[in-house]
Amino acid sequence: MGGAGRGRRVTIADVASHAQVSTTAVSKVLRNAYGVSTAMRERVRAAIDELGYRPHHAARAMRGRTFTIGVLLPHINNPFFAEILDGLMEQLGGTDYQAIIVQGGRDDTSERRAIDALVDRQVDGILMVVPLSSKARLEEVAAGTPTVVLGPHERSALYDSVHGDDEAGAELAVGHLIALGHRRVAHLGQQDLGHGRPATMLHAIRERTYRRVMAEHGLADEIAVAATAYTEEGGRRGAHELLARDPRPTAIFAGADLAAFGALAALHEAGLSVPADVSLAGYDNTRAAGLAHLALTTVDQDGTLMGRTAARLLLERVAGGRASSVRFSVTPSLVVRRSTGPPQDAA
Amino acid sequence: MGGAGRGRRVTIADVASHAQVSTTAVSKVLRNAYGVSTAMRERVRAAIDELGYRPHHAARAMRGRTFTIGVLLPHINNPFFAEILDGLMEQLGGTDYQAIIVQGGRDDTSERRAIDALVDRQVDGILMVVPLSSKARLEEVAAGTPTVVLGPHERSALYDSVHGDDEAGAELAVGHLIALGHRRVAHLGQQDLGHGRPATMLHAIRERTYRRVMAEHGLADEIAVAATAYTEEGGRRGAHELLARDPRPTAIFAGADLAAFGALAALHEAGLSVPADVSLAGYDNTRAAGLAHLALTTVDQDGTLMGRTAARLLLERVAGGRASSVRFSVTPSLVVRRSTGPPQDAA
DNA sequence: GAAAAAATGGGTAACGTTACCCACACCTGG
DNA sequence: CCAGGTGTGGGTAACGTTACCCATTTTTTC
Repeated sequence: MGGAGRGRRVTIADVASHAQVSTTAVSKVLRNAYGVSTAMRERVRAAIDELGYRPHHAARAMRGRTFTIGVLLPHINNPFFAEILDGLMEQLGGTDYQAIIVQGGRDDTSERRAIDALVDRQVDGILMVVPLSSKARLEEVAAGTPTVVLGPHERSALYDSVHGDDEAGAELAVGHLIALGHRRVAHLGQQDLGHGRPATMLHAIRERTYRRVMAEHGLADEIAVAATAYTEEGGRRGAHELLARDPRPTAIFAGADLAAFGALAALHEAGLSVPADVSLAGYDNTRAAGLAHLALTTVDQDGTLMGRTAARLLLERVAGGRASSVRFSVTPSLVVRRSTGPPQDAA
Repeated sequence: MGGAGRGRRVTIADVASHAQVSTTAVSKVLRNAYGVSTAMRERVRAAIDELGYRPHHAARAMRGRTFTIGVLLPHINNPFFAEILDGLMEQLGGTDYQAIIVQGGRDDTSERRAIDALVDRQVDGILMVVPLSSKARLEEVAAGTPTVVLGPHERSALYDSVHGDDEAGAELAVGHLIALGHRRVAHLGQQDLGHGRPATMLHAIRERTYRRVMAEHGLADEIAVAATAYTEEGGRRGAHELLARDPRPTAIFAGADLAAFGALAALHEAGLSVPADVSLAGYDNTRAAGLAHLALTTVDQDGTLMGRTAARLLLERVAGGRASSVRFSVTPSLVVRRSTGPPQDAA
């Protein structure tokens, strides 16, 4: 019951003398190490409670584990990241591990700083969510710290990957729009920001798949892409750009729900109604997309599952030092709501 | 340029021998301490770069500063928190401090665990965003670690407070609705979760002010409150509850934009249009509220400013050990958009 | 020109914990 | 009864850094 605040902190030595044992004994009890009798264990436990001892994190870190999982998020504004985190927290719930989050930011310089911060703090494992850094950089980190990467479609021998099947997801969305009769289907994408590996980034895959599916349906000439950002403002700007075309698209596939919400605003500003004038599909099936007044058709991928899986893989890596790396892919599904419909003039 | 990965890590001793100086000298250079000539400083700097030395965080923490600011967020799903964090990051940008975020969760047990995690990691300062814990608990933490609390309206001698003037904000919103001619104005609030100090929590103040303003306009009999949560789902559930009343309210004041979005869904589900059938006002002026298709009337409070200020106060506390505590209040303003209008039947 | 002050550099003992070893005492089996 | 195990406990040297002190040299002041 020791109060916080000033005063010298309670150390293992205090506990030891209070329990009439050695510091080694206390350390052993704390670590559940071999070589302690039940009697001693109880005596030490009692002393710990009585003195309100708490292990000194930094001192522990100097010798071994920190019981900390570091999570790198690009930015906390995206509600899909919240779902991922929910899954992670759920999985970490029963363990002694604590998650700490750092924000990577928009460029890879600031992301590097954030990752370094985690490495410097000797986290036992790192989960990188949609990182911008190059694969080489990620492997550099993974060589020193157990790492799981969520987002990019890469297989690396050094870290595990968790990602949605973005190719399948994008195909579902674009295919759905084309099946409805749309020909001028445009895409809201994300501009490349990092200097790393554009081809494996999820936004690149969604865009590439969009292009492929369009071409496969003989609509190569109708391809129109605005590459801004997966944010509300990015989607709004991009949609305005797309709507300025003549003839304007009759459907828009946004690479993320957040961008789709921005597109909704742009459509409203342009005096167009959804889906009568323009159909709109998103990606992620965020909570807001399901709300009745928006009713956004979108691609669902189980963010909680992704977070849970990432955490599980990370814990395995931390504990066992798994030999081979794992790649986990989540199959997406299409959720059709009221933001998509047949085109007005199927000219 | 030292690569990461295996191998013994580069220590201050390696740098020292490489630069032909003592470890003390290197330490002094690293800390910008007194007693180093320019020549020596440069020699050490060169050695540091050449060997790719990085300070060992844990070893530092054992002796002094960690250059870490801990941020406690209830959950990362609320976009307003993202704004606060933007302000904080901006203010921290130029400094050597790194922010790490932990999620507090919905109950004060899990919040306690999260706070303990920060304290155990010896962060130099803590920013608690809308904490659930009791004031006594906060002061216990603040006694040991410089602390700034964002949200609750409390003055404590031990920590600084930053908050919006929720009373003024709620008065603006409710007053606006009443001025439009509404009489049956309902409120979407948040249920008390912690066991601490309900009266000073911002949601309690918003609700209390709603009740007061209603009463002041002779509308005490029309008071209707649904206390759920400041989330989309909470707002949706609460709004359904309110709309089930007979006669139903003609206006709803939601304590947070997130809840207002949920209310929009509920209104849509009930076949009611906004603002023709029911007017709706929110709080926070999140980015989404400004989007054209939502056009939510809401109370604007500068979240970035709050984050910046909180960070500034915290840095002051960390550096100087300010004697007195500060309370900073941000004045809100009303942003009228298209979700509010006069009632149809001003019976 | 001597005394005092300032500037510069280094030695070393912590900080709290754990891993590795060693020292017993007690038990087993031949 | 002794050799070898096994169970139980403690001593102690790290881990990498910094704060405090002391020892020089250089500069300033009277």
